[in-house]
Amino acid sequence: MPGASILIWTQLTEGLISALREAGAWNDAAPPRIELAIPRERSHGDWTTNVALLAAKEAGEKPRALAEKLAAAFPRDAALFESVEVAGPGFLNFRYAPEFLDRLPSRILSEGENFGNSDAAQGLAIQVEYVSANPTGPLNVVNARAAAVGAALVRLLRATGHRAEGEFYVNDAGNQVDLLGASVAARFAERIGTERAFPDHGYLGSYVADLAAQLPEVEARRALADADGARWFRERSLEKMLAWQRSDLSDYGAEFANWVRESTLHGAGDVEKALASLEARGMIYRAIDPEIDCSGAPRGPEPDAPRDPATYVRSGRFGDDKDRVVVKSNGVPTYLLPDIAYHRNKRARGFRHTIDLWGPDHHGHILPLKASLAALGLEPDFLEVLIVQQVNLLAGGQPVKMSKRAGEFISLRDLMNDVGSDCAKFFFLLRSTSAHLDFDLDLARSRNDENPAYYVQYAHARIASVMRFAAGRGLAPLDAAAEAALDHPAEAALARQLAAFPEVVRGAATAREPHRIPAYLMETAAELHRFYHACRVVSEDAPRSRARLRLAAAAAVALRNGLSLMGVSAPERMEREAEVEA
RNA sequence: GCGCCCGUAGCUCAAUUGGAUAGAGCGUUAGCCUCCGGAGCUAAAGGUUACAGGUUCGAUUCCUGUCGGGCGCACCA
Repeated sequence: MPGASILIWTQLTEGLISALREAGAWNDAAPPRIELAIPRERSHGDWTTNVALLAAKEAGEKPRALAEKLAAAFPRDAALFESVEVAGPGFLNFRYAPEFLDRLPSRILSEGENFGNSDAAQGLAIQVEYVSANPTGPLNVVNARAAAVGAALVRLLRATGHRAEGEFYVNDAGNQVDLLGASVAARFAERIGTERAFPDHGYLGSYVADLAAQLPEVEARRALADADGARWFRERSLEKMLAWQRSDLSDYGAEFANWVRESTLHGAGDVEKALASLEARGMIYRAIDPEIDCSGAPRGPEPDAPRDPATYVRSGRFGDDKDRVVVKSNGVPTYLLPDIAYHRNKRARGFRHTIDLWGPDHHGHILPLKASLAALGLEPDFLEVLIVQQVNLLAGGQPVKMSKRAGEFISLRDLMNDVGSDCAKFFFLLRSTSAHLDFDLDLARSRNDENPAYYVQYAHARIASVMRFAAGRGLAPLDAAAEAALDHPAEAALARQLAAFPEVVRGAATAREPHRIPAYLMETAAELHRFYHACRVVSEDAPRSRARLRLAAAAAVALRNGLSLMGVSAPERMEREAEVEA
């Protein structure tokens, strides 16, 4: 049970349940919701709960009166809390005992890389599907954002006791890959001086020519001459594109346990099975128009010729605006059917829950897919979709012009080469996933104090430097000498900040909000710097030096673990811009 | 016409699932290095949380409406 010793949340919850029982405010049928938080206002204690406010009505008491009862009945652990106070309209505020904070650094050091972890989820199998870009071009900046967020989510979920895996879904069955193959074939023909028309809506990016240039020439010439050669170009281009994406993501630090190809679902008959399963549940019908349609979309002009009937899924019964076509009148499935089959497949592989990260242009698909999965009988909470909002790249204060159609855009690889992957990830994780992000390339490029990414790393490097200095004086943080009290306000403030880390990790994981981690780390770095300025660490007073070293080392653990959740390195040393140029 | 995301300090964004006096960074202003890394610290200025109602002990958060920005609304994926 790593980290559980400091997961005060559990202890508080259990204590409050016991106090609620004793106060007669516990109802087994409808237990009051217990919300615990770390108040931003210090004077409100180190932990706070509003449970008395929430439970008062049910218990038939005034909030403050109930709060008084709960404070009296709360099981006291003098080594953890020195006081439980009633405040305001009925808040309960808990205050750490000084000795808890004194001992905290040693406990954090012994937990090491496990500090911050908990087993709250008890091994729930959960999957995070992210990036899942079409294999028809380099990864773009939204993919880069999704990669940072998805990888961070997997780490956060693991840190909170989930069995979490990353997965990449490869859309290799659609006609876009045909188009890629045809585009590459045309570029190859161009390269060897043969005539071959470039396909309509073909991929125009320079990477297409790069792909063509890397083909084995003899085989490619043969395929070009062959009537069935399109398939060769298609397969070659697909594999090469996938290999590029794979290595880019790997270099970026985004790991995937599985790469699942849409083509394998077709090959294994999963798509037909999904359809059959829907049909067996009476969720399929054939018609010209959907039976349910409340979408409010403007009706197009009536087609001249009567259409043949298509196959619909009854998604409209499960919250969708309308029933959706799963097989077109020409017998070809729409995108929705393989998507349903894919998610059915995920569930069959034992995942109890899946989190899909989709791009901003896909939010219209959430409802149809969710409703279809409900029609299939999957648990309503099986699929959770997070939209990774768009990224606006700025340079010189102006939006960077990009043309997806012409294949001219900044890729993940460009971004890594330009600002570095640590910096890119830090910037992407700094903002909430659902909000549009302005990515200032000039700021990300800068290696000075204007760049927020370095602030946290610098705090870590600074601690490492103090450690080196102390080691030169024969001092180490793990010396088993008697623990001196932390009596300076800046020491206590830093220790309090460190105590909050497991709760921040827990909250970030449950809310699916990785941005809470960098926010916490920036606060922690600020506390560290304040402590550093207020308290000389290495002094003539050896016991005090050791206590402060322990505190600083514990702060380094929190910073390192937090950065690690983000996939960002925690350097032991950093060089300033001026030094780099010198 | 309908749906989704968003609207918070000059700029970029937070605000612990409805909590107490709305906070950071950048920018601006004024200070702090004989001393463990100044990529740092301290302080000041900056707000009717787009607007109008509603729900309640309590609203940036939830509901309704209006305005503004972005993205979607196919038998394309």
